[in-house]
Amino acid sequence: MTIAEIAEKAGVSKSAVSRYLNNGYISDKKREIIQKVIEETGYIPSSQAQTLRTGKSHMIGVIVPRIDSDSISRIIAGISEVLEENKYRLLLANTQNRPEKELEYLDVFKNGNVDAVIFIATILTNAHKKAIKSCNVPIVLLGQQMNDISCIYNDDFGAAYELTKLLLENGRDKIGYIGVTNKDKAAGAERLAGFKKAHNTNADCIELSDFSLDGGYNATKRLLNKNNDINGLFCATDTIAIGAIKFLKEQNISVPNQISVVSIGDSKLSQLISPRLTTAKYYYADSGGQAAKHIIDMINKENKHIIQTKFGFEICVRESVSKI
Amino acid sequence: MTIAEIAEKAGVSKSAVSRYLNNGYISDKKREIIQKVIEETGYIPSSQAQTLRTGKSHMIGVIVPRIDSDSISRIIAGISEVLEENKYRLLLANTQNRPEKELEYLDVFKNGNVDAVIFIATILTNAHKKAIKSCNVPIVLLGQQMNDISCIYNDDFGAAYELTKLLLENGRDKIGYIGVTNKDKAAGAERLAGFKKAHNTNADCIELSDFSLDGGYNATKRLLNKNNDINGLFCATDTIAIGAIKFLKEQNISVPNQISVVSIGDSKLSQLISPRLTTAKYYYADSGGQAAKHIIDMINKENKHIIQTKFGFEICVRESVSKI
DNA sequence: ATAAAAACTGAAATCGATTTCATAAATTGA
DNA sequence: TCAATTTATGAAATCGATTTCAGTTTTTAT
Repeated sequence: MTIAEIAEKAGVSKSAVSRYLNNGYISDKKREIIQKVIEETGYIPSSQAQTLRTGKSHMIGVIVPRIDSDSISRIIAGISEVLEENKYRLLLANTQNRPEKELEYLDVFKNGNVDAVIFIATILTNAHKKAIKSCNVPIVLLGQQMNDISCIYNDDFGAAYELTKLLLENGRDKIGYIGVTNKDKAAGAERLAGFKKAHNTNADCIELSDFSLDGGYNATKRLLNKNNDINGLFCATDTIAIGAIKFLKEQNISVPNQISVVSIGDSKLSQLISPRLTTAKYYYADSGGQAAKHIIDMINKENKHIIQTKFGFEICVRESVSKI
Repeated sequence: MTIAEIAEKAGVSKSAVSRYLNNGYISDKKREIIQKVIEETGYIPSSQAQTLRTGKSHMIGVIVPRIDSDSISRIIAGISEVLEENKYRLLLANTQNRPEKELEYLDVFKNGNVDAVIFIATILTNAHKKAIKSCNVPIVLLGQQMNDISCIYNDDFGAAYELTKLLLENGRDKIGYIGVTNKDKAAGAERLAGFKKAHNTNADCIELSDFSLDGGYNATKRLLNKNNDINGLFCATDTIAIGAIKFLKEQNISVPNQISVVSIGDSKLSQLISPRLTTAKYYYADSGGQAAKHIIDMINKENKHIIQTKFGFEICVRESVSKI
């Protein structure tokens, strides 16, 4: 079904049908007959033709490092809800943590396949920053802070600081840290800085891990090899903490008594493992929703002013921490 | 940048540039100069114009009941990987479990916005079946079986049967069942049927729940109220089982000794809670990948023959089950 | 050497919508 | 009443690509 066929059936011109669809001038007589024909035929305008003509695709490109992650899928749920409400579609680009794929999608998207881009970022290389800045559709960065670009991110520094203070208040004065690469500014550098501000530790209390459970497990093993007198442990993510606890349990080290553990994320898992994790809760779905709202504002109102929104957190005190 | 500008800069016709892009006849001389101009300008063809002209959008619509779910996000990861390899894009439609949204998206998609549809289905009403059958782009159903349509689904009956037999072999002869609505043929009816084939139980050993942890918790409470002598418990999903175990723990009922628990799903959580769950492992990512491959075959080869693929499962025996 | 086949080219039509433009009909105002 | 608005209309241009078509040049085969 094309607009021409509808026009033909209704005995009017294509322009009239188009006006009917877009609230232009149209007489009641024609409005009625066009409406009837469209109902009968179930006609839906070709969105590609509309896009070509109007330059608006009503699609938002969403670039994610991976989809099968608790936090990211919650962010996407938040994004998708707001987009749905506003009749936008979600074009999902899953990069499987490959930076070159991120650059590739940025390039594809900036060239006008989508009306705007939401980029859930992890590691921002110079190439990334360049690509982001040269993006000629609205873009918002989610989960990382960057200057001169709209960003929505979490208070990683503050969360790490507060969690570390909580450990200290519980008498934990020798605290180990298992973190991720500083290249990831949010989950790496910021969290480490927050930790260090609260607790002056020496380098051999710090271990690096990837984002996996096994990574947390192995890093904990290395940490305790170097350093067997810690009584507190800060993990940059819940998953790392769960790996850490797995190792500690195997070594018959009691959590929270011998070593209290905190982490960031408030994943579903954090409340289900034993002991339940003391974590900082982030507002994943909300931050996704906020990003979507902002990007739609940017599209609609030509409201290109840059926002920098730092989301807060909530410390959830559970059984993985105890007083010494 | 448009093809006309490239043609102008290169001193050739639009047709020549198009032929260069689509491996048509083109002399080496022109090929070189066009290549140079395209490299310099970073030109990327407008995909909406291509779509309009060729009728191929290279987009696959994926309809999901929700995105922030362990199993579904793994399915999507599998889909996305295969689509990515084949240069297809993923247009995500998240229906938040609202059937009317599923119908709406089916209607939008069938009308030619995408080249094909992958539908992760839960409850198939008659309206759904009608919409699916009248879909005039290739469609594959994921997670549910339906006649006359390509489907990829799991052996829910077999998995439930084997898990129940496992309970029986461990001396569990009074087994409760916590399931979901029969309207969900796969997770509801099929699993219950598999259970019943292995174990002849009476109606008051069966409770219904939704898919949530709290649902499992409450259903277990109701079940034990009616029926306090069960020694085995079958839960239709891991999440339900985790809720059930939460309740049992609170009542100081030992799992697995007093009541052994099995469930279906092999979620990440199932290995992390204590006791670790005995579950049937499904091949989520693989089934997603398979669906994507099949749908691409259908598009490319006009290979519209219907497939019905039933994926197997693997029973993972863990500590939530013990001999009586 | 010459006919036949293959390689190459650009102008113009096309995909399905929106929008501009020129113009006509209906309404308003003094 | 008649000029000035307002409302209504369809033909044609447009968005940016691909494809057909008609024709030219080059290569191949005999």
